[in-house]
Amino acid sequence: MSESRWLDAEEMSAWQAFLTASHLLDRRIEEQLKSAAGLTHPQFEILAILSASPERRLRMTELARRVVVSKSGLTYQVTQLAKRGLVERTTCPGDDRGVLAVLTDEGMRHLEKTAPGHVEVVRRFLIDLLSRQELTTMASAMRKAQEAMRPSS
Amino acid sequence: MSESRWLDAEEMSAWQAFLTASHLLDRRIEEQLKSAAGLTHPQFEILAILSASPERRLRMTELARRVVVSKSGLTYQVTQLAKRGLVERTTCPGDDRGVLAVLTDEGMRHLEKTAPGHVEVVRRFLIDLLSRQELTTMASAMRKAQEAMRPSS
DNA sequence: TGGTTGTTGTTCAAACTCGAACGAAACTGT
DNA sequence: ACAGTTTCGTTCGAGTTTGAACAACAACCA
Repeated sequence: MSESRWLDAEEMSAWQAFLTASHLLDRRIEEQLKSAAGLTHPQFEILAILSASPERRLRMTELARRVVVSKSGLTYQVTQLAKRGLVERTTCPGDDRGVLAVLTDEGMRHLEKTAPGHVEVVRRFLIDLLSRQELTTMASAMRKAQEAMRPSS
Repeated sequence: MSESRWLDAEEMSAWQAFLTASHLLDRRIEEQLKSAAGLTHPQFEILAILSASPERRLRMTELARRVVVSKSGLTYQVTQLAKRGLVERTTCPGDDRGVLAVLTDEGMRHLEKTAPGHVEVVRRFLIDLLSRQELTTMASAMRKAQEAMRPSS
């Protein structure tokens, strides 16, 4: 047990701001996606990540890791997306345990239709408020945190 | 409808890092609080905010706003905390509609016992990774975002 | 080869979250 | 005073999330 160092005023304020801003932002995003595309934020992320993957497909475990969601949570969301025809499940060649989530053409169209409105929110409430210097500093900070929390990548 | 500007590589990477880092951090915090104190992150925030409020009490609506949770979500969590004796409900003097959530002595003790372990996680995976300059820049960025999303305060 | 260990994805129960709808109380303007 | 509007907190139903348990398959090593 290390001696516990408290947060000084500036650290506390920074942490508080981070926490509040990220919650508020997530609420805005959720609301926008739901009303404009009938998607939750995790669902949108699944489509976005798949669209940027080779052959628009990814193993379930890897996809869960990238979205930062539990395995069971991903199973649920992929099922929801599959019901709507935006994603399909394919068996994984070379590993009979594996399942590949594949973005369908319809999923791709839906994503392309949805993305601009989503980006607009991200811009309005975060990106466009920051100078280039602030942006790079924040990015570097976030990457350090990421690095600390997931051993590799 | 404004013409949609996409995110350039740096913006995209920054947004991606922010999103991933905040999710990972929340998972770590949730896990630590659950195992060490049997609290969810929102529950901890409720206790923390109340402890810093005059007379350790706050109106439900104001508390919900600060925790960034829906009114019904707060009702649920306060009920959970009340069952454990960490929080009490009091009628609001001067407004019969109102309800005050009050941190009990036991709630205060539980918070004090829990806080160090929580702060440790926040330090390890965020605060301590940043230089003072990075910290202030990130804080300023987050405050701008906050400002943009909630009209006042 | 055969047995142990690890990984993969799903199912399940429990918990949590949200928005809509609601009754109650406060505010408003006439 | 009083109807109309707003604010307050709760209830409710629906949807989402998680970890634990599980079955199927892979990888390893004697």
